[in-house]
Amino acid sequence: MTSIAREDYLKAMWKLGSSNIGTLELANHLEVTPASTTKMILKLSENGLVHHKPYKGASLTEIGLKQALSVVRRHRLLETFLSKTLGLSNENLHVEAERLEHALSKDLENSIAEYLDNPVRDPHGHPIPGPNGEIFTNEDIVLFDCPINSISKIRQVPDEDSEILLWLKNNGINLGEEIYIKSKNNFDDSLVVEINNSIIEISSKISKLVYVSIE
Amino acid sequence: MTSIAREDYLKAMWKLGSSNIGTLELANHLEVTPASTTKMILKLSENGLVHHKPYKGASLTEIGLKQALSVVRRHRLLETFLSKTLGLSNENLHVEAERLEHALSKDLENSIAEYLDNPVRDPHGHPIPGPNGEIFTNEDIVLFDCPINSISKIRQVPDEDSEILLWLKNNGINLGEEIYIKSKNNFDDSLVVEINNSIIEISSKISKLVYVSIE
DNA sequence: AATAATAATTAGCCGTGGCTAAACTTTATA
DNA sequence: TATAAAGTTTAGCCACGGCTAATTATTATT
Repeated sequence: MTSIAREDYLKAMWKLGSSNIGTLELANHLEVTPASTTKMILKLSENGLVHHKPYKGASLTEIGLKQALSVVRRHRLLETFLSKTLGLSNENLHVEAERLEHALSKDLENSIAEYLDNPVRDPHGHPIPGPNGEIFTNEDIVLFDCPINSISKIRQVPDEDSEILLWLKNNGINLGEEIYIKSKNNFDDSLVVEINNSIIEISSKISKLVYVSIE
Repeated sequence: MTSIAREDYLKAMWKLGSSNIGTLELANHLEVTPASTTKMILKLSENGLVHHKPYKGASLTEIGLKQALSVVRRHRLLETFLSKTLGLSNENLHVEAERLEHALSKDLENSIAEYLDNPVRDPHGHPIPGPNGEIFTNEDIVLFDCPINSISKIRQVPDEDSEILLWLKNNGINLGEEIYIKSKNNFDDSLVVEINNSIIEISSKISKLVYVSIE
């Protein structure tokens, strides 16, 4: 009754977050056709994992949410584990965890969590849900929304796109680093920031993916 | 074209070893019906992974063998990795590796191998095939075949049955241990041995699963 | 308000990998 | 050697999770 495909749908829905997820949106995210998506939504709905109003949208039920968070937990624990043991670089973690997350038993999940001292953040700074789906509400805000002239600390970087991660790394934008927002270019909403004693520009696309906290 | 099921069939065939594997034998090993097995054998045969003479039996081709050994390599590397990092006990390793082996990418396999310094044996003493399927020919012999009055060292214990593993552990039959064969009971072929300063009996079932080397 | 565009669903197909029941080979036994 | 038993294969079914093409709902636009 659980399967890789189902877990992928639940996780994707969690990522899309909204309470009215469109079929097309979900289909694009999973790189399948809308027809396949409708079919799966109906099945998940029958199983009580999602709410579905035809032609209106879908959302996770309590149970669906819990299962989605369980997948996210496995994913992020695996990233943390592989990073710590093998020293895999951030750009490669996601892809590996993506494959392994579906094959991780509850026992092994527990062993790994214990081995890592029950971490609350993964190597990209993302919160790791607890064993029962508890996830801390995030104080972090998106870099894009930071006021001019503020100093903040990098808290989360995206995990899926290895090219973006490489660019961030090459520009010294790493977790824990302090970043000073000098100005925003109105023509394209890019930011001019100072980090690590150098001044760089960050596109709005990127600045919406990086989370920071202001002390 | 590769899938979990296919990998399971190839691995099972490798384990059964013989060059004339019966459909029933394979089916029992995989806990599926003979009909399903025939079907899969036909498909694998079409893909050049197994030889098949109808009503006579099946065996792995060169390519099939290589793929089977690749699965075995992943399995045994994972067991070694989980044992080293998480300290999982021998009885639990097999089941976890069994699930993960199909989700291990070539890259991650390489990382793990490197991290472990390219080990040649897993925690049960089983040889780990190399990246291209090279596997050392085993000098170890089955405990059952050891001459009376010989002293040998435990080299391999089975990995699938956690109850057997627990029994072995409880009786001090661990890798590297010296074992002295005192006598064999003719009525049931069990062995009377001395190990760890205590004298125990080992059933033929078990003594055929434990491998030793004689110095 | 009618129509065009977009989104969502349904219908029907396909391959995979299971299953049962029936048919067919091979091997063992009387 | 004829027959029974055991092993193997075939036929036909099913659920899963994809797909395309056609249909139906909703939303935007004229």
